[in-house]
Amino acid sequence: MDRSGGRARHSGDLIAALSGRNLAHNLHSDVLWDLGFAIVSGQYAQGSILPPDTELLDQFRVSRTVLREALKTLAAKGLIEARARIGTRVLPRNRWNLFDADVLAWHFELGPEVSFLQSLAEVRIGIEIEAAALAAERRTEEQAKLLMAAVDRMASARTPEEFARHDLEFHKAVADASANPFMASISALVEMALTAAFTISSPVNEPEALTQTVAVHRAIAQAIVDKSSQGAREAMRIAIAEGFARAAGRMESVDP
Amino acid sequence: MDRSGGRARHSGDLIAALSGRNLAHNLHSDVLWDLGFAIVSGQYAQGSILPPDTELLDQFRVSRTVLREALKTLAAKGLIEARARIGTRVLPRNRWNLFDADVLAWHFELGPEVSFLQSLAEVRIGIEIEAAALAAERRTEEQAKLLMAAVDRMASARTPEEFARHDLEFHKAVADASANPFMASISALVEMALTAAFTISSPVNEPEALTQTVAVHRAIAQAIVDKSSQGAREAMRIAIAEGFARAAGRMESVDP
DNA sequence: GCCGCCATTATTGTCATACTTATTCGACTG
DNA sequence: CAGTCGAATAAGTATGACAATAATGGCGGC
Repeated sequence: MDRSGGRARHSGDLIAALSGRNLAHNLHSDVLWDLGFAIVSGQYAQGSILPPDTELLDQFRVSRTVLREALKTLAAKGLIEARARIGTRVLPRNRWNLFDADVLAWHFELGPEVSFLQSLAEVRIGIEIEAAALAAERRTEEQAKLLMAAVDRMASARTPEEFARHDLEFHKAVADASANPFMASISALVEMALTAAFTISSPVNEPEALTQTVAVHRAIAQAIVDKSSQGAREAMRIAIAEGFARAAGRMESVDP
Repeated sequence: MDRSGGRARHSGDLIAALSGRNLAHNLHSDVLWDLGFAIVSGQYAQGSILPPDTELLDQFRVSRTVLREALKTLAAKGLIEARARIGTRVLPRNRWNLFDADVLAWHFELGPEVSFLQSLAEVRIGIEIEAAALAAERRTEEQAKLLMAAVDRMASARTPEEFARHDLEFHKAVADASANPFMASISALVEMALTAAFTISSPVNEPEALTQTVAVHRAIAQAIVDKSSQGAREAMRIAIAEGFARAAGRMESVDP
C-alpha cells in the first residue's frame, strides 16, 4: 500500500515532543496535521473551498471515516466550516482559535516570523501580568514555595531543555496561584512561546543572559511572595519583553 | 424513529442565536452539546471514564460515525482523550480550552456563577487593556472613525440586544485596530461575557448607567484617537470592571 | 421576454457492519 | 518470583449505501 511508510515527520513534532503531548500517532492525526498546516500556511487560502471529500480521500489514501474526523477536528478549532452542496470552506483567520495548541504549532511550523512572535509576546504580557498580579493577592504559602523552588531550578539548569522546562513550570505555577482557570488554560500559549524562544536562543549558552533572566524571574516570585501585585506586574512585563527581545534580536542578526 | 423529534433546545441557544453562530443543526452537534454540557457541568467528573462507544451509541441512538465525530470534536477542544483499552477519559479542567466559544457557552448554560464571571472579567482586563493600548499606537484614521461611530450607536441604542450588539462591535473594532491577530481571536470571549452580562442586566433600562457606560467607552475611543496608550489602558480597565460589577451586583441582589 | 418555480446534481451528512490495531490484564512458564 | 505470552476489550479504520441539503440551470407561466 502507498500509505508512505516513512512520511517525513513535521518539524513541529519537536515542539510537541518537548511538551510531552501528541504521543499517539494514528492516521487521523496525520491527515489532521497535513491539512491544518496547509491551511495555516496559506496553501488553502482563507475563504476558499477545500477539495471535496472524494478528492481528499484520493489524495490521502485513507478511509472516509478518518478524513471526516480530521475535518471535524479542524472545524472544532475554527479553521473550516462544512456545508452540504457548498463544500468545506476555510474560515477567515479571525475565526480561528489561535489559542489552540495545535493551531499555534502549525504557525510555528512554517518558521515563526518576528511579527508573530511579537503578537504572541503582546498577549502574553496582557494575560500573564494580570496572572502575576492576582497571584500576588491570592497565593498560598504552598504556592509561594513552589514558585521559589522553580526559580532555583532555573538557575541551576545545565541544558536549554532543562531550563525551558523549569521556566515553563514557573509560569504554570504563577497561573495556578492566580486561582483563575483561564490563566491556567492559557499555558499552551506560554509553552509554545517558550519552546520557540529557546529553540532560537537559550540563555543557558550566555552566562550574563542567564543571570539576568533568572534575576527577573526571581523578582516576580519575590513580588508574589511579598503580595505586591504592582511589583509582580512590572517584573512580569520585563521578563516577557526581554525574552522576546532576545529571540527577535537573534533572529534578525541571523536572518537579515 | 425515536430521534426525539422535539428535544428541548438548550438555553445556550439564546447566546448562540444572538451571536449569529450555530446555524446548522445536525445530529452531530446535538450529541456534541449534550456531551459537552454533561462534562462541563460535572456530570462526568474530571479524570473519570466516559461510557464506552457502544453504550453511548445506545443512549443517543445515533450511528457510530456521528458519535465518534462528536467525541473527536470534544477531544479537539481538550475536554477528553481517548485511549485504546482504557476508554475515553475526561481531562482535568486545566487542559480544557476555555477560550473556545462552545466550551464557554457550556459554562454559561448552567447558570454563570459570580466567580466565573469574575475570572472572565480578569482575563478580559488583561487582554483588552493591552489591545486598547496597542490600538492607540497603531490605529489608522479609518479605524478611529469606526470606533467613534460604534460609540455613537451604543448611545442611541433602544433595546438591550441592540446595545449589546454595538458594544460587541466596539470591542471588536478595538481588537482589530490593535493589529494583533490574537486579540481578534479572543472576541468569542468578549461575546460571551457581554451577552451574559446583558442578559443579567442591561444598562439600557437604567438611564444613568447607560450614560455612564457610554461615557467610559467614549473615553476609550477618544484615548485611542489621541494615541494615548496609557489613557486607553485606564479607560478600558474601568469599562470592564464596571460592567462586571453591575452584573455581579445584580446577581447577588436577586439571588442571595 | 422576463420572472419564478422545480428538477437535477453535486456535496456533505448519516447509517450499518465488518475488520484491525493497540493496550491492559492475567495466566502461564522459566 | 519475574518475565513472557496470549486473550479480551476498547478504540481505530474501512467500505458502501443512502439521506439531506442547496446551488444551478432549465422549464413553464405570466
